[in-house]
Amino acid sequence: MITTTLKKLSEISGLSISTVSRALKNHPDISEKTKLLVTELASMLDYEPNINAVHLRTRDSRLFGVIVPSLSNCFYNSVIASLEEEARKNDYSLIILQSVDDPDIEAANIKLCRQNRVNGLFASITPETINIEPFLKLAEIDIPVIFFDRVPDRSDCHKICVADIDSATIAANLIAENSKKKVLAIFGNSKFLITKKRYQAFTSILHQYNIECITAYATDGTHARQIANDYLPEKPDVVFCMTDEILAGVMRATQKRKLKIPDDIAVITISNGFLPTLYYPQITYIETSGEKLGKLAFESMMSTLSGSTFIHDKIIESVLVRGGSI
Amino acid sequence: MITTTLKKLSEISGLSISTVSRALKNHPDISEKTKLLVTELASMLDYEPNINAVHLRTRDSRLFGVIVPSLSNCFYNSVIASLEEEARKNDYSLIILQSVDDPDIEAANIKLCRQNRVNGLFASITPETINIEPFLKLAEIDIPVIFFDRVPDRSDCHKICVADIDSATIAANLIAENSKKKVLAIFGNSKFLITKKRYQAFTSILHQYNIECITAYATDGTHARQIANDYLPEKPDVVFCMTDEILAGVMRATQKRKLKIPDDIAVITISNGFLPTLYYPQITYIETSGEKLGKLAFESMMSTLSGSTFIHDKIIESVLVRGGSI
DNA sequence: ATGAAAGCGCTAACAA
DNA sequence: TTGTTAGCGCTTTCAT
Repeated sequence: MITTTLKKLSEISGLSISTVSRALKNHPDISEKTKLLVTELASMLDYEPNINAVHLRTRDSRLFGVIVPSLSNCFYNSVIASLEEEARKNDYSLIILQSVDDPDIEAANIKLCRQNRVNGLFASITPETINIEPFLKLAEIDIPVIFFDRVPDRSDCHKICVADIDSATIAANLIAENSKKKVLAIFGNSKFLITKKRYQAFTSILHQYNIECITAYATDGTHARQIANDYLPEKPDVVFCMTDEILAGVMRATQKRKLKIPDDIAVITISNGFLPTLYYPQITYIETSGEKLGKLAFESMMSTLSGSTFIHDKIIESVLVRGGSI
Repeated sequence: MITTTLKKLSEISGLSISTVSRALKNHPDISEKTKLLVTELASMLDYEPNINAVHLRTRDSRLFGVIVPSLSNCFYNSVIASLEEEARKNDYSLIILQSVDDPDIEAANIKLCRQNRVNGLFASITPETINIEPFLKLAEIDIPVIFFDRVPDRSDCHKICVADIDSATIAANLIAENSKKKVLAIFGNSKFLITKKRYQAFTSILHQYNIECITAYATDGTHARQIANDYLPEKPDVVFCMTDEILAGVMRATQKRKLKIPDDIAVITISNGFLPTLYYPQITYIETSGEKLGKLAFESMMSTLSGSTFIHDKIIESVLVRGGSI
C-alpha cells in the first residue's frame, strides 16, 4: 500500500517534515504561502495522518472502550448510540465490544482495551463476573471505568444505573391507585441486584395496600409467556413486567387469550419505550432511558478525566409514561 | 501514567529489549529459563503491548471499520453483532460508527477509518449519499469496502444485500395462493433501490393474478400507521409491510380497529424476525437475517483480503417463516 | 519562517 | 542464545 505520509509530502514539496507537519496544523510560525502549498498537496494526495503514529507520539488515544453483554439488545444499543454521539462530538472514538455474557471473553475485551490504551472504559458486566479485579486494575493505571446498568455490588467504583427501587415503587403505587386487587408480577434474572431491589420494593408496597400478588422470575421472553399462561387463569387484574422481554412474552399470552387491555387485564412495564408503543392501546411504562444513561455516563467520564476524584453513583430518574393499558 | 513497556521490562530484567520482545512472543531462539523469567515479570507488572506501536511498526491495524446509518436499529445491530463475533474469532477489532443518515458525518467517518488505517470497511450508505468517491478512494489504496444492505447502484463494488425481488415475490405469491382479493401494500423509502425493486416485483405479480392493490410509501412507523388508518376502511383483506417499522405502525392500526388477524385481515411482512414474534398470532414474514448478512459480508472481506479480485455481489436468500397471520 | 534531531514502543534484520 | 540497530509516522524542542 502506497500511503501518503509526511515524509512523502516533504520530499515532493522540498520542505522539511516538520514544516509540513506544522503547515497542516495551521501553526502560526508558518507562512501563508507555505500553508497553502502544503494543504493543497496534501489534499491532492489524500493525506490522512496515521493515527497510530500520532497516538504513539502524543501518548493519547482519544479512545474509549465500551463493553456490553450483548449488541443485540435494544437497551444497550440505545446506550451505545448515545455514547457514540457524545464521543463524536468530543473527538473521541469508541471501541465497542460484546462479552456475550462470558467472563472469559469479557477478560479478553478488557485486555484489548488496555492494549489500545483507551482513555476510559464504559462497562456493563456479565452475570457471571465474580472477579472485577481486571477492571479495578485499569483504574489503577488512570484509566477510569464507568460501570453502567449491570454494575458490581461495591461502593468504590463509578456506577450509572437506571432506577431500581424507584421504578418499582412507581409501578406499585400506580397499581394501588387504580384499585387493583390481584397482581401478577414477573421479574427478571434473580441474580441481579436490580431484580432483588425491585422485587423487594414492589412487593412491600403491595403488601402495605393489602393487594394480593403472585410473583415469578422469568429467564427470558418465552419463559415469561409460560408463566403468564400458567397464572392468567387465576384472573389477576393487572400484570407487572420488569423488562421488555417479559412484556413481549406476556403480551403474546394475553393476545392469545383474547384478553382486552385494560378492561380484562391491565398491564404495566418497565421499558426503554420501544416495545410499549407497538401495541394498541400503548402500554403504560416506567421509562428507563438508555439515551439518558449514555449521556450521563459520558459526563461522568469527562468529569473524572478532567481530574475529579468524586465517585459517581448516579441513578437515571424514572419517568412514568402513561399509555392506555391501566 | 506509568505504563509498563518493553524498555521497562528490559531494564528490570537486565535483558535487552529484543530478547524481552522475543521471549514474550515465545520465539524459539530464546531459552526456556529466560522466557519464564520474562513472562513472569511481564504478568507481575501487567504488561500489555502498546497496540499503536505494534501497528505502526507492522503496518497492520487488524481493524475493520463499520459504518451504519444508525445504531438504534435492530437490523443493523444484528449485522454488527455478527460482524463483531466473526472479527473477534479472527483477531480483528471493529471501529463502529454511525452516520445518522448525514452524508457529512459519513464522510468524517470514512476519514476516521482512513486515519486508523483499517484493513477494510463494511458500510451501509445514507439515502443522501450522492458521491461515493470517498469510498472508492479507500479501495484504491487497498482498503476493500464491502457495502451491505444500503448499497450504491453500481456494479464495480462489493455488495451484500438481503433479497429484494425474491422476498417481494414470495410475499406476492403467498397472497395469491391464499386467494386474497384486495391488498394494501406499504413500502419504505422510495429513494432506495431495494424499495423500487420490491415495488416492481410485488405489483407486477399481483397484476398477473389480477389482484387489486393499493400501494403507498411510508417514511416511518407513524406514517405507516396513518396510511393504514386511511386505507383500512377500504377493507383490504391483506396488508403487506415492507419493513419492521411499517409492520409496527400497521399493527397498531389494526389493533385499534380490533381487527382479528388473520380472519378480518391478513398480514405479511419482511423482517429480521424480532417484531413478528411479538404478536399473537405470530406474523408470517419473509426473513432478512442480519446475522447471515454479517457472516457473509465478513467472508467476502476475508476472501478479498486474501487476494481475490472477484467482485462480490451477494444476496441473502429469503426464507418464508410461517406465522398465523395469513 | 524553516530545519534537524530525538523519541514515542515496538519488530526484525543482522551481528556477535 | 542474546544484543545492536534501524525505522514505522508523527510531534516538538531546540537550533538556525
